[in-house]
Amino acid sequence: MQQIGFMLSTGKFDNLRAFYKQILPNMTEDSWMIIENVLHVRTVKKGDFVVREGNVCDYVSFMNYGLVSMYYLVNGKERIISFCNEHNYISDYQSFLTRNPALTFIEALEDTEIVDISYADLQMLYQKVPEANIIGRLIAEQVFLQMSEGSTAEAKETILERYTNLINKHPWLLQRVPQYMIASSLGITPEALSRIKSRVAKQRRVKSISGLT
Amino acid sequence: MQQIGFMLSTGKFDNLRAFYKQILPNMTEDSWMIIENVLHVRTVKKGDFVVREGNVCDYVSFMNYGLVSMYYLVNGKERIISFCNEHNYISDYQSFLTRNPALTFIEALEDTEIVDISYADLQMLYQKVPEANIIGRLIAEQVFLQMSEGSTAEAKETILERYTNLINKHPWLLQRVPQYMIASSLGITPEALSRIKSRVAKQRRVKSISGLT
DNA sequence: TATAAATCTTAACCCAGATCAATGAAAAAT
DNA sequence: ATTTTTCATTGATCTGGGTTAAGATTTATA
Repeated sequence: MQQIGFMLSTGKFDNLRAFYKQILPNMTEDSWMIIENVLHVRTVKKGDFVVREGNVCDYVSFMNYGLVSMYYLVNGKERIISFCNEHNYISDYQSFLTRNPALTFIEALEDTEIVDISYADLQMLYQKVPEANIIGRLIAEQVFLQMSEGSTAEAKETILERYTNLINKHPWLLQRVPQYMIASSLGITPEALSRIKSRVAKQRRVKSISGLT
Repeated sequence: MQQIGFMLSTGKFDNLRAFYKQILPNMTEDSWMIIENVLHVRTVKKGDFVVREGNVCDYVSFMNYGLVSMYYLVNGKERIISFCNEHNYISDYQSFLTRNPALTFIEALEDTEIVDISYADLQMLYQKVPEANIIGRLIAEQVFLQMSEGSTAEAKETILERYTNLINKHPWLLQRVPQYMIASSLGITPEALSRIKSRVAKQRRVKSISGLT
């Protein structure tokens, strides 16, 4: 029976703990224990869902490993909002905060392991662990900044710029995600992305022939 | 001289205080006094700026009265992100949090009065006033939800739907903001919005002639 | 009230990306 | 190794909104 205790401390929470220690270097061991007690590990097989449209998203989840996409379904078609890989938070935070049904799907693109904290437990932590409010604030700020960067890019950059920036910033996307999903995350069809890329390739060829490179 | 003290308590902070009391019914008078000491009132004339692109946004501001628009400048043209009127928070929160230069302008569309709290003072409050972390968290959450609603609408609704929803939700916009700004906030030109509206009007006429209404 | 300035509407033309369809290439499954 | 399935590319055509430009209407100001 004690073995369960040992199993729980085999490191499933290590990533998250490191994350918190970085934010709050002087969080007490007591506080951490209270937090650890409400954490739950969940594994999600490739193709399964972390969140489904229509259900209230009851968790904020820390990605231990794996990869997920978050998307809307618009006229039966996926419109990807973002990808999320290991060591980041994932949640339909809008649904989580408002307690309204999620408008998104969060789907595992690879076998994925996450650490859940439920809405109720988080509210409890806000009451019992003073540091939790700081963590909650920082999560909200971080989630805001992520979304904010997305809209800034959408407003100020051309699709080509957004594509190259995306790839430069997250080179692993090319290895782990098919191009049609990247297109979707840019808000265009795979055909359009293909054409944009070939246009660039053509221009480069012309330039180098005319000796401009 | 004491009169200044009296002048400061003529109610410039009443709106904000009510706002906080609503969030934290049992905040102590002491905590409030510490907060009140770092608040500063600022008036902004119509046409002047609360935030300019290129400057770090150093304040989160509560709108006492007035109306502002927040926008990007893209190829010399305004792309409005949002409007904000009395009794809401306004800030380039991205710049505020990251301490990077703002990418936006926040411009007063009417004579406006705001209550500023500076970044440094807010960090101080996070240290000294426990409740401040809750307020900070709730502000971050609220700002996130606002932006989040915006992107959801952009992804899931047609422009016409977004227009009618916008007007239904904020009817005062029609009175206080020219249509070309509303168009900009929908991401289209004034010409396009005009066309869309006349298309709808025409369809309605056809329907009522053929007796469908 | 008259005049100027700002705003809204309408029309003609253009273009980036959508849609539909066909072909190839690559990966997975058998 | 061979057959499927999935994914990427390319072409043809369509379309919503952009652009430009001209009036019309409203609002502001003398």
